[in-house]
Amino acid sequence: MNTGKEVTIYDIARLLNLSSATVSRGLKNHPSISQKTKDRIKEMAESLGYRSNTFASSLRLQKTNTIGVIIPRFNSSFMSDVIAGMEKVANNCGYNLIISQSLESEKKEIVNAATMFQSRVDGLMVSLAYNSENISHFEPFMKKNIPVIFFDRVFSHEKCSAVIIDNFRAGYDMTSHLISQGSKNIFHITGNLNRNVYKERFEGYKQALADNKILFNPMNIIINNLNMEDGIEAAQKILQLLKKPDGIFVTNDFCAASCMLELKKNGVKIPQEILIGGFNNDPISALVEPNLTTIDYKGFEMGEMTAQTLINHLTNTQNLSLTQTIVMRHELIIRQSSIKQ
Amino acid sequence: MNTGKEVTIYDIARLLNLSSATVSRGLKNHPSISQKTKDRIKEMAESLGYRSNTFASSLRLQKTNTIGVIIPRFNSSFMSDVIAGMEKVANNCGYNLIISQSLESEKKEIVNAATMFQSRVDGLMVSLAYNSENISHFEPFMKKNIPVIFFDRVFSHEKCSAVIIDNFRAGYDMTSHLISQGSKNIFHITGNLNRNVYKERFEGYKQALADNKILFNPMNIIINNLNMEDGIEAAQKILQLLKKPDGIFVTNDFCAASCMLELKKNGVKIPQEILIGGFNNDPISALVEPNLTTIDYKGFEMGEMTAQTLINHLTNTQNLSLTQTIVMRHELIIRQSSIKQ
DNA sequence: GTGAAAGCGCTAACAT
DNA sequence: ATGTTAGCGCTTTCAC
Repeated sequence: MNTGKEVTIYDIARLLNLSSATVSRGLKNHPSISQKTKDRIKEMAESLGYRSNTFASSLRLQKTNTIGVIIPRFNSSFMSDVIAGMEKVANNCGYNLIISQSLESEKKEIVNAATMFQSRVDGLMVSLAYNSENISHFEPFMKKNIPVIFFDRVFSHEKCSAVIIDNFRAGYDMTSHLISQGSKNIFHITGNLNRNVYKERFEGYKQALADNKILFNPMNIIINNLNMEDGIEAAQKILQLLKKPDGIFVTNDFCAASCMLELKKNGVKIPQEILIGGFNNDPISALVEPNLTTIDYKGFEMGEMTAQTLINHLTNTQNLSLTQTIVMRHELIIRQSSIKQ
Repeated sequence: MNTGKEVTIYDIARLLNLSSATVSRGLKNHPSISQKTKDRIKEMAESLGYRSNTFASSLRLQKTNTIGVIIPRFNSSFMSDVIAGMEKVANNCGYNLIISQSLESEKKEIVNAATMFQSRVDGLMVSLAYNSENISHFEPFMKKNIPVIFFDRVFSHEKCSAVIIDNFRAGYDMTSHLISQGSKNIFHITGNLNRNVYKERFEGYKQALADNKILFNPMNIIINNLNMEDGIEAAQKILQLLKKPDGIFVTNDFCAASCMLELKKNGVKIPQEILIGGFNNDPISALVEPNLTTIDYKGFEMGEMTAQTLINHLTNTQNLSLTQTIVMRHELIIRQSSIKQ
């Protein structure tokens, strides 16, 4: 291997007195090439440090073997797991991933989508930004029949599959649990209700209240961005109330943790006075005190499932089933923050 | 825009009675094309839903405008920031990023590097996996004069630039701080000493001890993977000691937090009995109790700096300066975990 | 079992 | 200011 020009199949062909066609076939294990020739070709390729030119190949084949991924942020162990699961499946199937983060901004998401489109990905996997109002930026893909699949933060669309958990059920589970531990006046701190995940957890929350004959109080809902600062702010709001809640269901562990901490700082005893539940089973939930009750779901498996579904769609041309919703399991993890003393 | 064939510059050329060359130039704002023609070309391109074929372009130009990034994991806010900084600079300069995570495994890092090489990235930015023993997997890049730049977890190499913080100084700062607060018997929990970051922080720790006439005790060093479980394990080790430390410097906030929690669970008062310092200023450091003293450094800026340095190298052909080490600022953030009561 | 040749879409050197 | 043309490296149809 030297610093100079790239080695091409022509170089290999010339050195072996073969045609480029034969070399191309040989490298791809084409059945009509004799084993002996294949061996010679591969050996020569190896010794010259040949690497296939994917651009030429993509150009020729009109196919990139690349899948795009757009996620809100690279900053949670959940997302790290999701991506790891996707990478595993993609690599097994001969696909590469192009990953970008929207930083929770619809504007950036639109730019990212355009870049992916421009990069001619064969398919796209998306978890939506916090404030994305619609998904018209994915229309170009759909128009060209480039499959788009959503996961976790999804958007219902007739042409898109989705991989999710049962957020309604998860919200219901958490709320029921808090009620079972004695909470009667439960606050719900959550995100933009346009996002399926928050909307459905909210519905689950309401249903659990109803099923336990607790009147839903709209004043008990706090909508914010679920950041750490938002948790602190929410706590301050709660501290100023005459009638404080006896339970809080926050749809994000980080926000739950910061909220809990701020309440504690101001003398509120957790869980004696207020029970708290979070969401996501982020490592932080096991590090704050008291340990945070939360909802766990498996990022790695969600990533695998999403990638596998997309790739199946890509390879099975017959499979034209447009919409398909896959629901993965979640689990309520009960820790000290929600156990009535 | 329709579902059918892709629009090419030939389509545009035909419809406008121009040559493909003119269209190509027009789309690239070549100076020798009249403004009027450019406008017509761009308008037509727009209305046809034209998208440039990057493969054809890369094939022709022998340049991909793509930069590879290999990081240990996508799971910290630090890494999320680093990538965001890189993306910002890269996009401004017309480059795309291909990002992959080694999951802290040298084996996966080697595979990732091979994929990047195969993808013909124009350059590579790397933060090494926990256990990477050498960097021979990046040799192919260097042989082809594809610049490789390391950041944070770096490897000294004559042909590679690096963007880091002064880890020696940071380790020194933290240790001195603990000493200034009264610690005399300080444990150091850290990672693989082959990694520059851990090695140098360790050296800084030792130097601070020396400067304060404290004898270095090799028994005070615990080497592990700096995971949450490792923090717990380290705490258990410490709990069994007859002579417990009065200070602990952990080179990772997560590990520090879990270690602290485990100590507290077993009745150790923090910071009254043991002072603790972490590293990275992860959000968790502000959520655990007591809040964790730590070292802050700016991921976003490190990402910007790394990308900018690489791109400068890529564009300024004259700039052959091979090795260049850029040191970014860090800051000691003092919180309750290390303040003597 | 192997080869010849065309073409994927773009760019740039060289014309005009 | 615009056009002609060759070629980047690969794949595949058609021929032998």
